[in-house]
Amino acid sequence: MQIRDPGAILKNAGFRATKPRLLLLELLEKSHTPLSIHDIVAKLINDDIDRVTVYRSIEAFVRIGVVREVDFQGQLARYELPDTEYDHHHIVCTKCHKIEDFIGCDVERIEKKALHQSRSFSRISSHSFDLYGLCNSCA
Amino acid sequence: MQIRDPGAILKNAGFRATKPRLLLLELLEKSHTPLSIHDIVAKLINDDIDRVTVYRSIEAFVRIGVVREVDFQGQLARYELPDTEYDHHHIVCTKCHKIEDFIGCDVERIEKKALHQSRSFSRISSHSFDLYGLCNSCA
DNA sequence: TATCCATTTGCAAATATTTTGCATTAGTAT
DNA sequence: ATACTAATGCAAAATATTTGCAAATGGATA
Repeated sequence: MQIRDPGAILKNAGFRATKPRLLLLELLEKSHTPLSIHDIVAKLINDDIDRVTVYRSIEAFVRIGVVREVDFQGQLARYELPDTEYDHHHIVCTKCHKIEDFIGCDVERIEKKALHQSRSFSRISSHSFDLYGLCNSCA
Repeated sequence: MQIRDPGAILKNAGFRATKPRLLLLELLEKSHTPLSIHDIVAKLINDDIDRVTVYRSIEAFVRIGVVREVDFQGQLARYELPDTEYDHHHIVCTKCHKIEDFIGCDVERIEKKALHQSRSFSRISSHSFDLYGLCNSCA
């Protein structure tokens, strides 16, 4: 897995390398699962980063694609850094909310099928795919 | 497309056939796209159905699977009746939020792949799959 | 049909989440 | 070092969701 440098990400995206944004990207970089705003605020509160700053930074990051938003059923939105190599997705436990990754969702194939059926779309820019079930501990 | 009878749905699920719940299911039955709580409340306000009733009914319906929750990026949750025949999913315009359906997401195949990779899950109970892009009008 | 009981509802209020306005701070280019 | 603008923090507003509780009502039973 490639390590992404928060400073470089910000610079490339045309953002300033501020302390809040650097810390936010470092947090996402280190996390093994996508984090909710709540999670992020809880971590960054120690560094005196304001909740509003988190909202605004995430919004900006998602808008230009530096961060990916993930929406699980019945939960608040979560955020993670986009894949550099393999396009990964998530299996989520409907009871304990444990999250595990998997790769290989066969998008190209399905995009093609979908576009073939579509009257209003000619190009797909992104996708989401999530699996739900009880994890072995909860089952 | 099979027509589903709200009264029967409620009875089968062990719920009472109350006016608010019948109207809510009729609304979803007639809608061509998944509806947000906001959408639903806006419609049912004419029948003096309270916002809280909508929240509670939807919660109960989703919990037992009578209604399916759909979560698009950057939007509030939406709700629709589950498929009776083909498992359909959505293509969403990232600009105007237009929603179109497509079928054929090849779940079985991908579930198999995912479970093979998984250490913590042995069975998948549901999935979500959404495509995003600019619709022809917005592009 | 009348009665009973548990579910469901509506209203009020609490809580949680997200957005906005604005003055101040602080990157970064020159 | 200076200047310019993006970005931040704080307060407050706006939205969205949940909770408590008394009253209403569906539907089973007598």
